[in-house]
Amino acid sequence: MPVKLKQLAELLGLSQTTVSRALNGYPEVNAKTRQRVLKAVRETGYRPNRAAQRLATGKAYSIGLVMPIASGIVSDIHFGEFLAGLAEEAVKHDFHFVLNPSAPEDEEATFRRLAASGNVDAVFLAHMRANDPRIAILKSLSIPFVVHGRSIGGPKDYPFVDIDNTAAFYEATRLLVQLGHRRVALINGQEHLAFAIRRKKGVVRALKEWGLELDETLVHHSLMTDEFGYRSMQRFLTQPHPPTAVLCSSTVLALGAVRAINQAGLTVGTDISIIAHDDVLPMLKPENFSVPLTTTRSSLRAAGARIASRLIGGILDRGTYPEQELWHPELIVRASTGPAPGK
Amino acid sequence: MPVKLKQLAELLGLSQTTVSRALNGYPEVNAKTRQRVLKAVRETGYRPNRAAQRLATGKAYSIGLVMPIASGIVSDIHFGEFLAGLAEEAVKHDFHFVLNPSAPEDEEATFRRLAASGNVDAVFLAHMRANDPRIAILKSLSIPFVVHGRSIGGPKDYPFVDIDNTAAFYEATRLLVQLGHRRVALINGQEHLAFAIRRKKGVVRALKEWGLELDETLVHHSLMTDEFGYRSMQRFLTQPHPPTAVLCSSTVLALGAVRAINQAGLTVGTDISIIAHDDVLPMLKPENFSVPLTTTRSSLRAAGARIASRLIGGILDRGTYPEQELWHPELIVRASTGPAPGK
DNA sequence: AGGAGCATCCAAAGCGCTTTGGGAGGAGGC
DNA sequence: GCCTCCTCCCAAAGCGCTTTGGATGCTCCT
Repeated sequence: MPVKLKQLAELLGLSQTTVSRALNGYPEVNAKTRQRVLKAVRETGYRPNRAAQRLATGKAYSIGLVMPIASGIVSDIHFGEFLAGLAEEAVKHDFHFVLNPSAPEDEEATFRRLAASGNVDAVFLAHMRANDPRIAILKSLSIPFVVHGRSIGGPKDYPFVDIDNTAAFYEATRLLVQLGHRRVALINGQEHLAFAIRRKKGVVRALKEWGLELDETLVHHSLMTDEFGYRSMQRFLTQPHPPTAVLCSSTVLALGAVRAINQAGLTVGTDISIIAHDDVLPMLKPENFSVPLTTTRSSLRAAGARIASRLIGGILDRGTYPEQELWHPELIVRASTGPAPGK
Repeated sequence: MPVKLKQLAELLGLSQTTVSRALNGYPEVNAKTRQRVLKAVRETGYRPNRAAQRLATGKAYSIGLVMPIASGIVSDIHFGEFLAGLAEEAVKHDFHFVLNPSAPEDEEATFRRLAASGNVDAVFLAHMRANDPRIAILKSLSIPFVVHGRSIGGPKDYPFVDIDNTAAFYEATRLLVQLGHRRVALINGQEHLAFAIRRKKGVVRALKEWGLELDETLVHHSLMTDEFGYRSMQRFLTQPHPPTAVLCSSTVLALGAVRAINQAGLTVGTDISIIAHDDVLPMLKPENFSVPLTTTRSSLRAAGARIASRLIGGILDRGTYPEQELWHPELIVRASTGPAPGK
């Protein structure tokens, strides 16, 4: 039987009120008393009973997750990695999850149910699309939320954590152009997703600054799997004017792309340069590629942890976080980028 | 404000006790009264407050999940699919999850923390290995659990849901042998995992019945990704005596294998036969392969739902379930299997 | 000296359920 | 007719926390 507040209070010769206040950081308790309480907590291993806290405070101490079950999203490697970060942080604070598998068309209803159920204090939202309607829905439900990513268009005043996709791909492209590449290809995520739109924008912008244009035949949108990376690259290479450089929206795509390149008898980094976005998947390290991969790097797991931390912080009203965070991926140059052939 | 038990009782002119008992299926309440109560519940939309139930019953109404973060497991497509099934069922019963990301070497400690925390009523266990020590640990912690899969060796009396991997691959192999194949290859999951061991055993057994042996150079163990399927197949095909048929432990592996086959200028189903195990991933349907794939089929999502259902049923002590379930995958013949060339 | 004002603590009332320990009333046995 | 035994229901006591609404001294000011 774990020790409870009452016993702790008796042990200390204090009232439950005071002990509770000491633990929850209320000001009306003497500093010395608070120290005594904290010491006793350490010694007895006291942990407040979450069920009781839930009942007393009306908080659920859990966060809601709409888990997309559309083909190939759940299953997406990237989702698992993000979830790991989210969960890692949540478990530290003894928060629960309510996982709601849902097809994209049911998401709105799912959010409503979730909000109405009172089972969660906050929800998290991802896979943003352009003009994503879900933001307005969540606002109207007045349940706290944090978005992973950003919509394009629509309301701007909502909390998010995102990476600067435009800048990342702008910088990557700039590097390629500086190296003399003129025909660069893009193997991107699905067309309707905001991050993909932004990455493409970054590429276009960089090329434009050099008076170049992005050839639409050199742009593919797909799920981010090995297989699609391979196919896209293969099609690029059989074009009359194949690219001398390619940007991939994930190292997973790059894996397939590299295979296609090798298979065509070309060498990565000399015949063709490649830059991928690295989500820091433990499974797929860019430095372990046969030719180490130049990448724009930003940890997906860290983003998950950060979002959890913000959601939880908001619920416990501890600390204040910036509403909107835009992380800047680092461009890390390895051997997969080199001067354009013939330059 | 949602309606609460007290109001419901007043409305009905009953005591809270009686209403509560009516709802929880206790015998000491008149059938007519129970009907009245249920009707009122329907009309008012009453839903018991989980936090209060938790406190009053001491149950957590949530299930624990140790989420493996080893390279390429979380990220594994198959994990997401399983989780979707688990969550789908859990959400129906208003159960929460406690997701504990954990490296394999920390799993024992994680289970201990989880059990001690009192935050979960039951846990689920997967990725079984031979002589898996985790079963004994969970038993000693005396927390209810259900295993997905089975260990090999060690204690036998624990609850599980598994598929008959040996039989599935035995039958698949038998079909190939009947079709005249003599050299069959196996692209399997990681060597230490129980399901992989069993599948191999099924293959060996079937071959043996025809006086054949499994050539160890035709067996590869790896993570079940596209990439590894491709590589394995490629290596098989460049052998002096390439196989005429290949078994894959997942359609994901088959995807890569098929690519390698095509690339070698061979045709699936005529030059080389292929059978894969189909977990029914929505993303990857065997009938959509360029040559529809013969498979052994068993839905991973259904297994997840079933395990959730058993865990939850056990917690609410509703109904009794068989302790051990061994599902038999169906062998579904499509176009990827044909007679051995030259027969 | 007499309050005002602050710092520090406490008793007790919930939060919304489950469960214990009866109690009333009717049926059945002698 | 009386007692026992069910059947069906209830009042009230928790479950372990948070929070409201004071109390109790003390300091400080005028």
